Amino acid sequence: MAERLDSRAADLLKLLVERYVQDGQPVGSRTLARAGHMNLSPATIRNVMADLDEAGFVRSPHTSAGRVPTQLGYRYFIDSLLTPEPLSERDVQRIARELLRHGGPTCDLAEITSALLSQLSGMAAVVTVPKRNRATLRRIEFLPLSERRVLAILVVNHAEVQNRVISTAREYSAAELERYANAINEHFAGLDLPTLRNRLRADALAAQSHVHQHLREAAKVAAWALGDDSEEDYVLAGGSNLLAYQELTDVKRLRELFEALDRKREMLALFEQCLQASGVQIFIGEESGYQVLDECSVVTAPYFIDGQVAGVLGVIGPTRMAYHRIIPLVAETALALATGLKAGS
Amino acid sequence: MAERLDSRAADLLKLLVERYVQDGQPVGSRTLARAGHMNLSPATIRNVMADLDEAGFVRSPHTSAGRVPTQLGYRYFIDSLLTPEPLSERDVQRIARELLRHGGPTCDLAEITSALLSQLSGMAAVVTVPKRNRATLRRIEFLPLSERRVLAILVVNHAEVQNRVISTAREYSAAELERYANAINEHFAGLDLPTLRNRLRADALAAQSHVHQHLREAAKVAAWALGDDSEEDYVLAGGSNLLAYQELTDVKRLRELFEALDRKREMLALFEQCLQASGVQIFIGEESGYQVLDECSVVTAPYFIDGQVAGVLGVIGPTRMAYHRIIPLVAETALALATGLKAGS
DNA sequence: GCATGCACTCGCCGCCGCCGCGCGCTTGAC
DNA sequence: GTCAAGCGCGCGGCGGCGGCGAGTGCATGC
Repeated sequence: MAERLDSRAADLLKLLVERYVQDGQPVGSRTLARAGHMNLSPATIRNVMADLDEAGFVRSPHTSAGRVPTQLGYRYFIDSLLTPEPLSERDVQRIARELLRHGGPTCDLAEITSALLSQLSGMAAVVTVPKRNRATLRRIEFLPLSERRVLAILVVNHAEVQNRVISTAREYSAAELERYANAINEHFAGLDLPTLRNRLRADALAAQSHVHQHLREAAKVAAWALGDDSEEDYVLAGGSNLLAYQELTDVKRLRELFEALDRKREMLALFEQCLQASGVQIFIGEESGYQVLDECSVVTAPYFIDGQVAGVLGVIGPTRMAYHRIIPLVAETALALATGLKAGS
Repeated sequence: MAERLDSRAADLLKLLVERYVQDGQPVGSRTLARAGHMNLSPATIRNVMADLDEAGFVRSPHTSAGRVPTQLGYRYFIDSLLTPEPLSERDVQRIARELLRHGGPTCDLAEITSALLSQLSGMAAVVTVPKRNRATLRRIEFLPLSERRVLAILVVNHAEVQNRVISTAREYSAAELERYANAINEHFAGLDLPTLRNRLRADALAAQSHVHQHLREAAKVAAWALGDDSEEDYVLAGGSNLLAYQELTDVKRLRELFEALDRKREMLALFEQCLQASGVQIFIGEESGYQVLDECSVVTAPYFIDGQVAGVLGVIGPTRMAYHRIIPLVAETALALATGLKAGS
């Protein structure tokens, strides 16, 4: 199937995909003959199309309709034929501006990014928020609530605040909690959460002497606060954009898609695959392995903090999307987000 | 128009609405004759229907189709005829359980509530998150970021954490910021934000003497941190549920609806009206005043914290919804949310 | 006041024939 | 061998037609 196309067939396939992406209607030989500057007659083009059809790159929806790219056709187009269209200066600047303006917590930034991405792409956009496991502690704070409940506030990474209510085994006073927080801040600030957890466990065992009593207690409280919740999450924006595409008109399927996006679990598995990729990755239709994404493509790119992969962003749209615009858009946004995160520190 | 219906007409209207809500198809005189236990012939019922038609409570989509309730019909039904169906014990317990399990911050609780509400109703659900203006400060904390940027962490109400990055006029050291935070925590904890803002302003003017210098500085920083951002917000869940109703099949209109829900601004204006209401409030179709909600109804109820109205929750669905189930559901959830918020303290 | 019977009006659905597009095939030129 | 021209054909889309069933309005009778 990884068949190599001769240059004329490739040119025509490229033309066909571009045309189909633009109009959304099966492309006939006449149209290609006129659109291409290669001075071929429709008849000749029909011959080429027959070859492409046989090879699985295009198909006609029915006898005597034009041709439409198949999944394989899109794949070949993207891998070998696509000429990306650089983002307009306006868009580049807009991305930079929006992402730099807010130095806020990562969660907000993810929302802003996905909103921006969905606007610029005209499709649905997704930004995963980084796993907590990859975060480094900057500061911790405890506040007593009612009896055996304590509010823990964590500042991680640069300016990201997380908080959670923990249930403790016994009651702690405000002063006591403050002491523990201070102890942790003093000893452990700058560590990333997993190693922090390990260190706390180790220290709690070692610190048997009486003077270190409070360190042991601190470790106990912190253990609750830092408890492993490595569940990743993502932010979706512009889902309503998908309603505008006539190829996604089947309300039933659309509903399934939205529900899958709401459930998040399965989708996260897909995005996690993209963490490995070094750059833009594209799933065309069923390539993603998810039924609900049948007629959709997903274009993703990982983004980085301090050279470390932090999360994934991407857009979801109909298979017939303007890849030549979308791919640079996603790539650029991933880049800008990384610098936005850095600037927010 | 506030015409009083005689008891037979009322009974028939009630029957018709119930039937139509159930099946979604125009209800004919035969159906009503068989469904009602009043032993009337279809012809008699036709006469009554003609009256109801004339009075504007029902209409036929076309000659020789059954009748369908109008907006006015729904209104009369809800105001005077409806027999609410108490929630099942299971549902009541489920609501209580889900809302009490999480003692987390309000923002999370709003998400949980809306998810729950959308699940139980099978429609879209909305929960506004309380205005910051109504919050009382529990604790404040400052962390220096890069040069003239400071991360402010506010704990308000019971266990709710807010944070924002502020840009300051000059650079502050960590120690300095800590002093200010302490000063504020000491003097002003327990105040609600608006009065806190006023007090800070007054004190800053009064404290001219040198000893109070740091209080003045503290006020300055805090002013940035507490800056008025009274923009209310809400959480939407279960939007995809709306795709399941055949009366909301027009993709174009659906898109407009989703976009309006995304924009939030207009919708918030609607919800703010509901803050005044003492209990469940219902907007049928155009009653809301919003084009996009043409074929939808909105059922809302305010919820309270410590006896003070805090926000609004509600569901959005097709005009043809099972009001007798939805109204108690919304009422109950509002109640449960209030106690959930209290328990989370 | 209510029931019976009848004519009438629509919307829904399947049927049919027309139209036009775009293909495959054949043939012929270079 | 490569390509263009011409021809017949197959098929989806569209609009008009007619039968059907549901449910109404009206006249009439108890």
